[in-house]
Amino acid sequence: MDDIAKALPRKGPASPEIADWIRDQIRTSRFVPGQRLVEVDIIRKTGGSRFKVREALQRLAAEGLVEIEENRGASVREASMSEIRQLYRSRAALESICAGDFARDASPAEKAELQAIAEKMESCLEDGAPERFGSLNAQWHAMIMRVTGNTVIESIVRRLNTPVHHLLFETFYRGNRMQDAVNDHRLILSAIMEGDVEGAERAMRQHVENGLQFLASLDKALHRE
Amino acid sequence: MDDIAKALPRKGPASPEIADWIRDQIRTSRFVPGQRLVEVDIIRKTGGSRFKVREALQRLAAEGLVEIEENRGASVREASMSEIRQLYRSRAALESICAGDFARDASPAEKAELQAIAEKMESCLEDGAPERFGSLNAQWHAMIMRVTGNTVIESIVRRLNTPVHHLLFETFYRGNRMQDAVNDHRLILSAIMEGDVEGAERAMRQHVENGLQFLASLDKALHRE
DNA sequence: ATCGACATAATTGTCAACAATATCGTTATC
DNA sequence: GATAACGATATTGTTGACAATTATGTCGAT
Repeated sequence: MDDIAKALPRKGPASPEIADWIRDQIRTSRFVPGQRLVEVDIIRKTGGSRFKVREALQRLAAEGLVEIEENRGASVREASMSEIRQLYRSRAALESICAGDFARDASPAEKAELQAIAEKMESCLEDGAPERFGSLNAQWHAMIMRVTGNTVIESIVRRLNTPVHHLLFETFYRGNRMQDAVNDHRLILSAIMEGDVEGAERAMRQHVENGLQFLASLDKALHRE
Repeated sequence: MDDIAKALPRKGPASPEIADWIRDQIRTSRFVPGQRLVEVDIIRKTGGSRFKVREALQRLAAEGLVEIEENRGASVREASMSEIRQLYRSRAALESICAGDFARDASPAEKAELQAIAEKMESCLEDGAPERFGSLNAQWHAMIMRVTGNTVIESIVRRLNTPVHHLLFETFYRGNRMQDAVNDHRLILSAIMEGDVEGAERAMRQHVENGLQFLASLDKALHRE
């Protein structure tokens, strides 16, 4: 008679969760580029064991989000502008493929859902909710890739984004980036609705390149301030 | 007087070297997809400690080359045909960008060097040396990306290739894949020599897509045999 | 006050032992 | 003979301690 109900062992977080936690700290700029990630600190704050923390750091290093130096430990890696430029070129190429696929292969219902997300984003413009906007934006881009079965490309793009995630987050707080993005999305959507494959590709490519432009100008502003 | 010359501590291999070793085993089909990677075996064959082996496996898991299941350990991951197709589409997009860059920005000396590698590959045709051909092929593709500073793209492409590396290796032993590749390379090179950016992009895209076609037919042949 | 040598503390690297889990073979039961 | 319960073995998960290395603070000489 096992009414004990397994007496849940209450283990600490597993290494993927710790990795997620660190990623999130970086994304929200609580860990900034160059900062050293001391193992004991992370243990204290997550409750994970040292072994798991090291596993998590190892994974993040493989992702390129942190850097591990011999006997000096892990630190948040700083992405250079040249690197960011390459990341965006890659994103432009990969996401435009998926946008074309979506225009060709997505069902009317799926296209409608994509539009629904876009409309939610537009409603963020008025009450200015950058973090909600950012989350919806991620959803929007992910849907285009996932619906057409491009899960591998989706995971590549997610990885490409991580090193600039905290900057992306930042851009939505600045200038009229949100408005610009909404306009771009409208263009992409209309091409998708018409089933215009090449148009969708072109519009998506332009959208990503616009994002790079904004990031570049933001970078300049931050460094000269 | 320390003529002891440091009495070299003779440590075992570090985790990156162990990871390289495992990658190589997979590439040469000594470890095949689905096979379980038992930690003790790897320890025995590499001389590394268990800790380092686990570190290496963790890295390879982050790369997507192996899969780690809770309490069941690591095994070589099998790439589905759908996944391979996406990998090749991505490669086609990314490498064609670099080919265009190369046609535009590479110096005459660099272009000549690229041609020199291509000629070495052609000499492999006669004495049929697939493994040498494969190594030169990797060099050739890497040079196009590296010379124009697209190091990030280069690393992405390298990662994309790892899960199909053992198949690539295989293709050079089969049919007239080597001859086909040489022909493709000729087309790419002539566009590059003329500084024809779009032509180089197109030719590279075609080359990668040809590679996918060959792989797909190989896959069919292997599964039906 | 500045600099360097030294001692001390903080941090990471490594290992070996132990615990938890899964795998496989054996036996008992129907 | 098939199946289920059981036990033995193999394999992975986790922990803690200790070694090696790097960072920090202290003191004395100039």
